[in-house]
Amino acid sequence: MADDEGNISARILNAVKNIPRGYVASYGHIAALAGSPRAARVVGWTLGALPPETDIPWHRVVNKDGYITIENLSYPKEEQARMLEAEGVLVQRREGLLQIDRNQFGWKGRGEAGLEKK
DNA sequence: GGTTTGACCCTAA
DNA sequence: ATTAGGGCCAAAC
Repeated sequence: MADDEGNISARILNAVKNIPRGYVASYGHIAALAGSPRAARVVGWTLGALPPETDIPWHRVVNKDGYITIENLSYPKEEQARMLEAEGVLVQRREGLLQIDRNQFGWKGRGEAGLEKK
């Protein structure tokens, strides 16, 4: 591929772009696909540096609990939830925080939708 | 070049 | 089951 695989940021962005529409992936999962399962923080950091006109579906990336962890950054949590709803993902409002049904929208990692048993 | 922070995750008590 | 603390990788000061 013509992507810069030497840069972990590029791999992270590539993994995020790989997320199918209507599904959400966790930071740790994206980091694992990027090659570092423990670099979940780097994922959020890289996404935070993305421009508003980016083609990266950063709104499809949530934490392990399925909650949006934007807090007070460039964009409010409502913005991400709004985009997710536009994608077909149901966002539940809980105590001011936004949660997504990882049981249904939790991306497995390769387009194969479903919940893995633990 | 060392220190601190960060859109997190995991393990232990 | 819940709460607390440490760890990880990378960039900014």
